[in-house]
Parts: sequence; structure tokens; C-alpha cells
Amino acid sequence: MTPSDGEPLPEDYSRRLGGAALGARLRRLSEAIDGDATRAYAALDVTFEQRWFGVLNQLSLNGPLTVGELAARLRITHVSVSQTRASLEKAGLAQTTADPDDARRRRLSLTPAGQGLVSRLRPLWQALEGAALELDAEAQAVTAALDRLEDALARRSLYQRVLDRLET
Amino acid sequence: MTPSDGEPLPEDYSRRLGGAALGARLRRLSEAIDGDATRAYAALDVTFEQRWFGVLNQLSLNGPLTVGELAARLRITHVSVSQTRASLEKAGLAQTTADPDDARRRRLSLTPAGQGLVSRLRPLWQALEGAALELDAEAQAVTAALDRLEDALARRSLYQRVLDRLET
DNA sequence: TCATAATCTGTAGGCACCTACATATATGTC
DNA sequence: GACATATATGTAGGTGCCTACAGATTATGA
Repeated sequence: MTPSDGEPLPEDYSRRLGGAALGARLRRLSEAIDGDATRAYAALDVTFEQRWFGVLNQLSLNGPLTVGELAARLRITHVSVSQTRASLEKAGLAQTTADPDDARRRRLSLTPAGQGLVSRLRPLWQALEGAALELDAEAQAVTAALDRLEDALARRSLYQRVLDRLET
Repeated sequence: MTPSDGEPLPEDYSRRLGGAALGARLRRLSEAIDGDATRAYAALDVTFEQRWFGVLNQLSLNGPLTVGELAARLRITHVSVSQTRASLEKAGLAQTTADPDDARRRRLSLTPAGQGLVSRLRPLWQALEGAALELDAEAQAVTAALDRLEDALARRSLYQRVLDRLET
């Protein structure tokens, strides 16, 4: 049984439980979305891992960047970038050159194959972008709402808010 | 380097890229949220896995339910419920009884230890709920926006929308 | 100048899901 | 009543992140 097969769906309890289930709801949505994106790549017969997108896109827009720079831009850990880098290198899509000023750093850049893949994917990325804008309009500014949520969390984390409540 | 340590943060590119990065944004947010929830359990010295919440909560509200029923209510796969069930049983928090009408089904119910844990966690769950409502107000109805996004995706999936765009 | 601290990247292992496939039981049809 | 099909659950293995820790290099200051 999958979550999307039944006839009349039972009540969606995760909608009622804003608190402890908010994370679960967001995860569910993110899985639905990049599951669909994955299917789109497959439909075009392109071998592609979702996690490649951020790095590939940044490198194609900005030229070489270090692991740390990519992590900061994409708001993920350097560890995740490092793993993606390894995967991209293994796939022959990106390469590493030593930074002449600092031997700790690795400058990542696209290989010709990487550039080729990016070009081939542009139409799909544009379709995804268009579909996302359409969804955003249809759902009346979800992304703006997400921005506000991120900002609110940056002001005071959920953890802090919960602790404050437990103390009183 | 972590994503939340630097001084002035560089531009957050994931906000610009609605399309291919929407899934990533949602995932990032969900990780922030249930990371914080995990820290809250740890602060109270409670051994707790995030994934237990949905099942535990449903069982405490509704009494025994089967794996499939839980999956439908929580909008996750039966596989995920099955794994959570195993984990809950191992932790002594839930138990399985055979369904007299259908030997394929497993009815899950809370053990006394499970009920005890739920009681002890109620205050925390309420604090989480309160914090989520506060966040929702501060971010001006994010959850309503998420509802609308889910509904829009249910009407026509991202996959379908992307394919339609690629065909024209 | 040289020990100490800070910074950059990497490895190991974990988490909460997922898909693909397998097994056991139930149902419908001839 | 036997057999194909549908349903309920489970196992194996994968995904894209994460934290904790470790190694290498650079910057700082006594």
C-alpha cells in the first residue's frame, strides 16, 4: 500500500498537528517534489542525482568555487557538498584543482562533460522553474511563506521557542 | 564549516531557484525543524526517535491500528510504518496482536511503557504545538500555504506539469 | 618563532524516508 | 474447490541530508 493509491483518503492527521508534525509535513512535501523531479529526469533518459543540481548550477553560473563557498551558498553542510563533489567527480562532471594560495581548499569546476550536461538540462530546469512558478501562483505564494518561516526560525529557533515554553 | 556559523551570509541561492531547488528548500527546512525537535527531546533526557511521533500519537488517540491504516493516516508508505513498528516494538513501546479476521494484518497498540512515554511527552508535544502556532502566526500562515501546495500537487503533480511544459 | 588556535575538507555512521521486490493471506471466478 | 488476482506486510538496498570526529594547512600572539 502506497500513500497515494486509496480511494477516499482518510483524514490527513499531519495537517492537524502543526507542532511535532511540521517537520514531517515538510519532509513529505520535499520528497513528493524531488521524487517528481527524479521521474522527470528519468523520462528524459538522463542519469542525474538530485543532489547534483545545486553544485552544478552554481558552478555553471559562477565558475569555480570551493567546497566551503558552495556550502554557504546552498545552505547545506560542507560535508554534503564534499560527498556531492565526490559523486560528481566519479561521474566525470566536475574536477578539482588545487588552490595556489591555500592548500586546504579545493576549487571545483565543471568538466566539458559537466558543461554538456548542464546545457542539455537547461530546458528541463526551465520547465521545472515554470512549473514551480505555476504552483506558487496556484497555491498563493508558498515560497514567500517559506521565506518568512526561514526568517522567523533564524530570529529564534524552534528549539529556543520550545525551551522557553517549557520553562514557564 | 556549518551552514549557520558565518558572519554575513552570502546570498541564499536556493531562494532564487524556485523550480529545481524547491524540494531542497523544503528538505532543508524540515531538517532544521526536526533537528530542533530532536534537541528538545535530548534536553529533557528522553530517548526518542522523531519517526515514532506519528505512530505513537495515533495509537494514543485512536487505540489499536494496523500498519496500513497508520500509513494512510500519516501519508507515508507502509514500509516506513513497518520499520517504525519494529523500532517501537524493540523499544518496548508498542506491541502487535494478530487480527482475528485477517491473518495478514497486524494490529498495533501501545504497551504500558508506551502509554507512559506518551504521558511524559505530552507537555513537550504541547510546547512544540505552541511554538509551531507561534511560528505560523509570525510567518503569516505558512501551514495554510503548505495545505494549498499539497492540494495543488494533488490536482496535478509536478511531474505532469513539467512534462506538459516540455512537450510544447 | 613556535606553540596554539582557527579554518578547510574528509570519513564514518546515522536518520527518516523511499522504491523494488518477496511472502503470506484473502477474494473472486470458472 | 482450484487457481489467478488482489491485499497486507516485510526485507534489501538507496537517497540526500545530518552530526561527530579527524587530518591537514594557515593564521595568531606571546
